[in-house]
Amino acid sequence: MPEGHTLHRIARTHRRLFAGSEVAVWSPQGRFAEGASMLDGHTLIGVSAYGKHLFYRWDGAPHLHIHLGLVGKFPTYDLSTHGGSTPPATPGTRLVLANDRAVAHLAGPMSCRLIDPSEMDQIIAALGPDPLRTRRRNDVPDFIAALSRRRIPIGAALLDQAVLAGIGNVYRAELLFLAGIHPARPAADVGPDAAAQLWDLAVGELRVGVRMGRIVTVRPEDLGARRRSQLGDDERLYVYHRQGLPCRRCGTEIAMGDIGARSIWWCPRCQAA
DNA sequence: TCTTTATGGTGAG
DNA sequence: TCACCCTAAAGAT
Repeated sequence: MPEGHTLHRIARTHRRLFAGSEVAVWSPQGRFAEGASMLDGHTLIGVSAYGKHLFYRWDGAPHLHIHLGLVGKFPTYDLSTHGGSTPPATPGTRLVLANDRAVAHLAGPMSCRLIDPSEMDQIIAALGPDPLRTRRRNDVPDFIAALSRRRIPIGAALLDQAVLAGIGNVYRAELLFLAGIHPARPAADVGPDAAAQLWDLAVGELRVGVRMGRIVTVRPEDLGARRRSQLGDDERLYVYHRQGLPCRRCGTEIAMGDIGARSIWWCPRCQAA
């Protein structure tokens, strides 16, 4: 599940349900027992997401840094909409957050550790602009400049969190389709106008992802629908995992290849080389 | 009851 | 470039 939209959605949910309250924290699996005991019972001050990173700030305790990696999950149960009961934590649950309003189960994170503020600053400083954060004046120029400096394929550059924070393998393929750019094209050749367009697409698509809780890039009119919410689970994406299937716009068979050590998909006609 | 797969990232060679 | 880490669900047997 985790590209930038997932993390920003978790941050938003946890701010609403946990911030400002004393939170019970423990580690059913035991691998974060020591850290959990340092947070248990403290008041959560705030939660923020930068790219794919989550930071929890507490009153009188170190920051909690979480990165879900590829397989991490953080299902959260609002007691008011779950009849007051929640599913039990699985044996692999690394961390539980709980108060009288909600329970959250963290499983499979790549990172779950306590850090000090300077470490948080370092992590954020290493990231490129995040399309989901409040726009800073230099975000677009920074992104354009970062692309212009790289000779690697644009498909690889978009996965680099120092170029654009929060993009993963689904969004990179879908954004390049929407922009009509072949993924193997050198990043530096894309040019400032197309780069600015990629940024705008990233902002728009990631916001939709946060709102809907899943990645939906297909324009409903391409499938004769009125709203994105009407699209089925197999109708959400243009190219990701669609090798050999007809392009939703032109009917050409979607191609697949390897770029930046990950699989990527594209339409050979809509994204001509 | 296996094996495979996944929207990510690190560290060794 | 490759092995490896993390977990759970889906698919194969």
